[in-house]
Amino acid sequence: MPTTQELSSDLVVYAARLVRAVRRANELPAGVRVLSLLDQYGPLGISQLAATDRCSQPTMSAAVSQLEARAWVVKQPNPNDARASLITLSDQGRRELARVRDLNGRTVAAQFEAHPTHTAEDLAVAVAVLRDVLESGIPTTERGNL
Amino acid sequence: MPTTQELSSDLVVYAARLVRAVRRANELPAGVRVLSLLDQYGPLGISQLAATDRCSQPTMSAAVSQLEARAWVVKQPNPNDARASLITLSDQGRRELARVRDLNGRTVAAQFEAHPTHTAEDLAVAVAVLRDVLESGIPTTERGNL
DNA sequence: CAGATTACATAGGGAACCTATGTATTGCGA
DNA sequence: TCGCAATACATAGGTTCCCTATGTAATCTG
Repeated sequence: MPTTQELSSDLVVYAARLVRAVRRANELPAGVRVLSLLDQYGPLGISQLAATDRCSQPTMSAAVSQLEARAWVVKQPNPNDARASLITLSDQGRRELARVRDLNGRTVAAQFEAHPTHTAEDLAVAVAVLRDVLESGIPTTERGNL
Repeated sequence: MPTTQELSSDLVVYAARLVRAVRRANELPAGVRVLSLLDQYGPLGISQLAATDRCSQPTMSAAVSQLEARAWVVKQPNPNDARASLITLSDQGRRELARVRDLNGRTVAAQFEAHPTHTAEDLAVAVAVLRDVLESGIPTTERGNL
């Protein structure tokens, strides 16, 4: 039985491989994952989105611009704070999110179901593990540019 | 209970987030994952490495060059085929792999253990799910440039 | 032995992110 | 209330990762 540490390291390696494989298969802009954040949390500002997605603020600014150009999100000034924005998922964005989920879901689910050794609960466990590891908050750098 | 397809899509989103978070935390060259491949399978050629890692052959060529420059791998001509190479993990590479595993393992394992709801078996299940989904072979593109 | 295949290298470019820094607004203490 | 720190975001510039297209040399095949 491998140690927790070995397993954790493998988790990262496999995660990287999965991301690359799926991106290559489906050719989607990276920013689409922002759509799922907006779907989950409702309208948010740029910085909040960046923190939640664990990327830098400029990266999120660029991602949002892309999404806005495709009309998948709407960017409005925050009425309570003239510095801030409020990013909202549009109806088109919601449809796109459904499409992407279908696409990603198909590619992965197809492979997953080819493995009868794994149950749907196993998949749910895997997702929960990833989610919880992330939500605890992995430190970024010592500068802490959350 | 979410569907398999929804779970699959989430798996990809979380995987991407994990990779970014860990890379940012540890600042490692992407090529280090090749070390774990060599550790697992023994000496391999460039193309075999690329196929196993699900990246393109030029990408793997570059990664191997990086690793060779750091003396983490040795690149020798394949005695059975003058076209091919044999990439071997060096002792330094083995030490580096241990270091990286420790690093990745610490960052992830620390967060993981903060969640008493998950057992070590859960983590093992997550790793197995990722591995098996990958090893079945997600199609890359219709050109099939494996 | 000529043509197809295979293994790898090189060239060129695009996408995703990052740090550093600038600007405008807000909040706060003297 | 005034000046300064903090906050929210934009912009500039650059790095890393990864890909396609293509060239070269070696191997296989009819």
